[in-house]
Amino acid sequence: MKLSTRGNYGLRAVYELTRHYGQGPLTIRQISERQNIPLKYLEQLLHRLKKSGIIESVRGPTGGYALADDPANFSVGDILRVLEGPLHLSGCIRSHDSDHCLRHERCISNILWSEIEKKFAEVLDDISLTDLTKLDGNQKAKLMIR
Amino acid sequence: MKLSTRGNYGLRAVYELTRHYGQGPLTIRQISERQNIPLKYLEQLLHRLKKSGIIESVRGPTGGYALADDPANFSVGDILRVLEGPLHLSGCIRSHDSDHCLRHERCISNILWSEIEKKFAEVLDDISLTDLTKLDGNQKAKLMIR
DNA sequence: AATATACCTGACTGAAATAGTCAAGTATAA
DNA sequence: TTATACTTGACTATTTCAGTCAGGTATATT
Repeated sequence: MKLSTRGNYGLRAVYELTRHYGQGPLTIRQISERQNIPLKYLEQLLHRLKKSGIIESVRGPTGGYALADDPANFSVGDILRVLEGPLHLSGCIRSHDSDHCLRHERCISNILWSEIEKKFAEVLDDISLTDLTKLDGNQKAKLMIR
Repeated sequence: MKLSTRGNYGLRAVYELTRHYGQGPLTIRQISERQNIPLKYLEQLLHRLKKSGIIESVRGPTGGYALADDPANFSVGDILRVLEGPLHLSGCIRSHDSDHCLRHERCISNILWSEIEKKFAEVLDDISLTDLTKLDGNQKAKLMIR
């Protein structure tokens, strides 16, 4: 059970955009260098984030990427859903609405996983991008007491 | 971001053992048939669960597998940690103690992920195997109000 | 003692996802 | 015009997953 690098990289990229919010766009190269992310790989991630409306791009020289809205309005969950797909942990192996599922009261999967997914989503959606900038140094207390 | 079938299958297997707790061992075949899990694949999962002390085996005819302790003493997290590896979502891509990490105050990964992992673990460890047997029918309320 | 039934072990494999790379575009501010 | 940016799609090596296969060892029953 682990996240791919996409979520990790993407979150770090968005973190840079959050720090730079309101100060114009950052280029892919700048983000790549500051967070040590392979440039061409980062392109893919930023494209997906743009398509989903989390970031905007400005073309041409002096262009780059910027958050599409205030950092406080985006959560860690928003970013991960875009890059990692839905937070769907696991479900019934068989198709959800099959007769087998309905007849078989022993199949515990659906109820259990949907409950767990719900709680996981709560955790991730409770952390905003603004919160990330408060993780530096000793200020991480804010996140911990929740 | 998704769990493998191992966690799903394994949890369903343990669920059968929980229902049968105190009534002697269940054979691999019985578990396999009741939860529709490939028999030889199930063997692997049960072996890992045994090695980690969650279940016990009895050899010979009339033998099989049984929980090693009261179901209330095991959590969903215990099972998943064995079958899915540690709930380690992601960390710094680079080695944890490298100079790079220490010098680079922009690296947000470690603090963030460790906090999220901690909360995920709380969710999973808060659900005991006994709770699973209460998921049937309308009795799922117990899990939901937590 | 034989044997059927169980557990135990390791090697193997097809399919899919990851983690990137490579090449060639299109748009636009200077 | 052109340098710099974003955009798109195809490609690939590696790893993990999900499951199979073949055989081995232990033991309660007969």
